[in-house]
Amino acid sequence: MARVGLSTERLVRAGAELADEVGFEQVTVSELARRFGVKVASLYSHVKNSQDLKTRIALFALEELADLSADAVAGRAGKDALTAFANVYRDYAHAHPGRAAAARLRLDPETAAASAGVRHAQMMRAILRGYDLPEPDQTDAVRLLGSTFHGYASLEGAGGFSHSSPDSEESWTRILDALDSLLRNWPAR
Amino acid sequence: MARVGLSTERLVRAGAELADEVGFEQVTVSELARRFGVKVASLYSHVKNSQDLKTRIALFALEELADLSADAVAGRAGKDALTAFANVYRDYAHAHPGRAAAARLRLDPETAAASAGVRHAQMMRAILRGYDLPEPDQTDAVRLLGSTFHGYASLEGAGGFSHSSPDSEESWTRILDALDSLLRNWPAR
DNA sequence: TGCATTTGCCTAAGAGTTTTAGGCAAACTA
DNA sequence: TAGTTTGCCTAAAACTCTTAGGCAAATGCA
Repeated sequence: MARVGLSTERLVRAGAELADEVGFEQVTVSELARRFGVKVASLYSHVKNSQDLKTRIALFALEELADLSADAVAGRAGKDALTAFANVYRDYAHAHPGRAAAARLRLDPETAAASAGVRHAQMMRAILRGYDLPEPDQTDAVRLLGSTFHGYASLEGAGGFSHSSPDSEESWTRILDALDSLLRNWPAR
Repeated sequence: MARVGLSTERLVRAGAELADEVGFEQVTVSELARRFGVKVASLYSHVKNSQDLKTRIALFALEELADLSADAVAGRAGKDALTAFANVYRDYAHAHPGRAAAARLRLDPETAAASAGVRHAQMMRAILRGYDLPEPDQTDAVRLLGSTFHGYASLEGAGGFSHSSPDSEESWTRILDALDSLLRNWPAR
């Protein structure tokens, strides 16, 4: 029988592409097998089960996103760094809606702790150094930024901001302005 | 054959409870039938299909949430109104994680336009009247608030903020302080 | 009250996804 | 070149979703 050359790696990559095409929810072991022209059972040598596949796609997306962010942020500081970071996030969600949804998958604590999610948090902390926040406030700010970027991408992906003015692009820019302003004038406890 | 007294209403309610117990993703026509001690096919007289069921649960949650918010906001203004509104959202996500997830379901545009989601937006606009923002900025602010609340509840539900200090409760309060401050000092275009 | 209609839940059945177990041949390895 | 590993296969069971058609309980009407 002709060997197709499956591997966990290739399955995850193809799964990510599939997610972008049909939505992360619709990613299925069967569909993936179909795309490789292979029987479903064959995938189970490379992936534990359906949940495992999805988790791997999520981890892949988080990694990819962290790499892009790190590149974008390098050599920048302050608002420049903030917008670069935020735009990577949003651009990624536009270019790869399925992977972005995957990156929002609920991971169990250990998996999450070992994921590139921690790099994201570290980068945000690095960006916040340009704003000079005292320690406990820094964590609050990281959470605010994470929530906002995450939430915006999610709502925008769900079509929440289409069909009304101002267009989403402009709101996004304005929101980044507002967040920058907020970080520069963070209220005292 | 004993009639159980199914109805779309009861199915949706039970579906919402099921979602809170096992997660919105795990809500299934089969499981719901099992809970009613009824054959699966019987549900199809009351609900078009699985997607229809989920959409109805989402609409139900949005409605419930809008009712709670309206109550909470009534008679309040400014920061008072803002925190009341935001807390309803977060408390709801804690008490009913499945319904909260349902409320984040992607709806098609017409369904969304007819949903209680528009009441949410209107309430946010009403709250913003206390902050005196010029018109285009108001929309930006609504989107910022929506994204942040949405994102925070989502990340918190995914366990993103557990196991690190300050605890999530405190960050939430501080974030509301910060957003209030931001709205009072909204940067000019 | 008796009859017709509607309605609620049923059985049957087909299609799709997930997962496990065991087999055969191709590809490495010595 | 023989032995081992590995990759993909077939088979089969369990589950979910969905449609079609049937019977009996509930309801409405004379």
